[in-house]
Amino acid sequence: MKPTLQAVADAVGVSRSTVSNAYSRPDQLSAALRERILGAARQLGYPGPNPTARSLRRGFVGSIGVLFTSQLSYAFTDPFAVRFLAGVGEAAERHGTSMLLVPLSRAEPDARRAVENAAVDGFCVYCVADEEWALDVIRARGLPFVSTAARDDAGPDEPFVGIDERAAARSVATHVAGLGHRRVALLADSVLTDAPAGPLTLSGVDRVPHPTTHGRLAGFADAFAEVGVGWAELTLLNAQGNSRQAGAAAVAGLFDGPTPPTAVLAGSDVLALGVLDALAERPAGDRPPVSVTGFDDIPEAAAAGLTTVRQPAEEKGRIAAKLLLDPPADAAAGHVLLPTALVVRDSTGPVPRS
Amino acid sequence: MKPTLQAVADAVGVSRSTVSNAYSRPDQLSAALRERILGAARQLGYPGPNPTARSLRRGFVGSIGVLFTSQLSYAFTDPFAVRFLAGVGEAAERHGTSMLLVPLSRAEPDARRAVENAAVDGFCVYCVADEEWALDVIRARGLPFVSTAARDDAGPDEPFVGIDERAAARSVATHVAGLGHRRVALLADSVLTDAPAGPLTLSGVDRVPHPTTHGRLAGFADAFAEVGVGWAELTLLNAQGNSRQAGAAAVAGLFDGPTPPTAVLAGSDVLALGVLDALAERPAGDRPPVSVTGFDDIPEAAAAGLTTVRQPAEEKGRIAAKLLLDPPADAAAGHVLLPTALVVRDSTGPVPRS
DNA sequence: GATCCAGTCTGTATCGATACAGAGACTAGC
DNA sequence: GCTAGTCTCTGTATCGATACAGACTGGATC
Repeated sequence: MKPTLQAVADAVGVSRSTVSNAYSRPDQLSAALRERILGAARQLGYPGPNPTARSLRRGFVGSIGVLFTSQLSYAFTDPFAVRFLAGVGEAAERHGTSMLLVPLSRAEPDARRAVENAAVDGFCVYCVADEEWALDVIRARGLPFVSTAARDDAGPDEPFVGIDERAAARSVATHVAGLGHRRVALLADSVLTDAPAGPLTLSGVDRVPHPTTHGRLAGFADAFAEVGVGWAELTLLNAQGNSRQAGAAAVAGLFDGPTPPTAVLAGSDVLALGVLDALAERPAGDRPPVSVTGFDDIPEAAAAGLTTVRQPAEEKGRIAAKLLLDPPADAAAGHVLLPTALVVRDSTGPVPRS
Repeated sequence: MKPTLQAVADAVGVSRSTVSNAYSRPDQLSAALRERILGAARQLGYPGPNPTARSLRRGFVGSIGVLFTSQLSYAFTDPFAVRFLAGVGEAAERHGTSMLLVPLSRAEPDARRAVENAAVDGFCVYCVADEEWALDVIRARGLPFVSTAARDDAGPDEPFVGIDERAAARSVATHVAGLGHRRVALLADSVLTDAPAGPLTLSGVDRVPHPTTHGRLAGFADAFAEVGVGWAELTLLNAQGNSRQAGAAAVAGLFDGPTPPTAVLAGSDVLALGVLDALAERPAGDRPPVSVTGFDDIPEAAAAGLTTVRQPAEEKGRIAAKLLLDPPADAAAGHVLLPTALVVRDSTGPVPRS
């Protein structure tokens, strides 16, 4: 069938090793013989060393995996994720490495197999929630990884690139609190696993399992605690998924009660845009002046005039990949905290006096 | 170091084969023994069969490659490409397959190696221009592939999913011609390899090497030929890359001559949006009423009111992946032509009377 | 009691390459 | 003329698994 390296060796009358060298270590044989070998290979239609066999023998693959919590298709729907991927891709490309996108479907056994079977040299773990098992699999495989979501049990020497979620969230919440808002709703994706969309009661923010969500909600709460608004007085809203639709669905009916919130702080821009969508759908006369904030500063946020927190998306990906591809000798250098910035736009304003 | 399958076998006191079966063919051994083996494996920290070794022996990898003409990072910059990828990802995910994004950097030797070394079972070839060598490598490797750009030498039995570029382009151009436009510029990415940005003279549309670009430009030309405007009377503009910036740069100075075009037909939405950007940047008094059209109908096109041709992006990716993952028995079914639709919005209007 | 069979498990060959030690040939140097 | 040192090339062991044919066991069948 397909010719192997052996076939080429036989055709030229040299050993397998020499043909291998012709491809992988040109300095190990004379230029003339090398030409003769490559010529014969071309003639036989030999496509070069089989990547799988080569990987097995060499011990590395030449590609890195990117792990997503949610479906693969989701990765391309969230603009922040896309920009992160672009960053990873850029660094990988510069390094001559491919990237394998590993879907983590809902069914754990399947997802587990996907991580176990991924032919990669390491993983960029984008936003793994309580899927601690995935990290266990990666560790068991002995593969390096870089995570982008702070986790409670993450050692300081575990490669990480991300932001101080709590402080960043606090900054935008402080802005909102400073505008006078006291009746406030916090909106996030998957506050609890499998919770329904809409209001949710939780004894404390520490009950939130997902570390990123926890950090952001805690930051929001910090700022309001400072102006005397306790956790129990805040309305907590759950969204089922990270999308505009989910954001809109989560605030359904929220503004129809007697004392509706005057501000909604969302854990991501897409959710916040969903809230704006929901507001825009109401008849013009019945549109409460709600302040809305997001998180990430995706391109659409600027167009929508959304107040948000900017975090460097491409750079996050770029650095994550770089940490993976050539790890710094100094372990501390493997822990990168990126800067964030509060971006104030039109979607927030002083609390109405009524 | 890392335990191998052999180590587990030794620990339990069974043969390698049996351990292998415990993972891959549970029906081949008793449930009790299987539990014992998996238990021992857990205890030893054995992460399951090595994916590379397994791939080598089994003869397939469990992932498909996606090939881009341009940089990997570009793939994430073009919304159409992102949606295509989302479609591929969705189908791959459903099939339990990962997707490998293969960068095709500028330097051909590197790019070639990337294709040769990609550990995949097949390729989705997205938009390969004159990089015929890539297809040669894929064929030499004996891997199946699906292409999305019509190529001249494509046999009818070569798996393909795409649109009738020429007819689709013609439809939008007919619309513009119907509005009375006769002084028209055609704008496309990489009309010729390495051409500078801006006006370009070409003896005929058949000189355009990139098949997609050729198809679209030819379609544009068809429509104008029908109303008596020949190829030589059309202004041809080259863009260096497929981005808003490239689109804006390509029309620099275009509207400052004595008889500027009244319409610009672009080969993609991003280029068209770039043209709109360039127009918006001019002082309000000096803004010629130019009709602009795009191609693809990306989400941003709707927001910008851009007249364009819609082609189903996700579906293109989904079908491409499906053709690759379970090829139809009937070769003719491997040639899919997707529908397109002219979408008229505000960016086109009747030619000004002045 | 011989035959057959299903259910389990083992052994050997194999997938397609690379690493590494070492064998010959050939030039240099003294 | 003999020892070193370079260049080339070869041979064998190995990477870590799976496929497949066959061996063994214990019961059902006639």
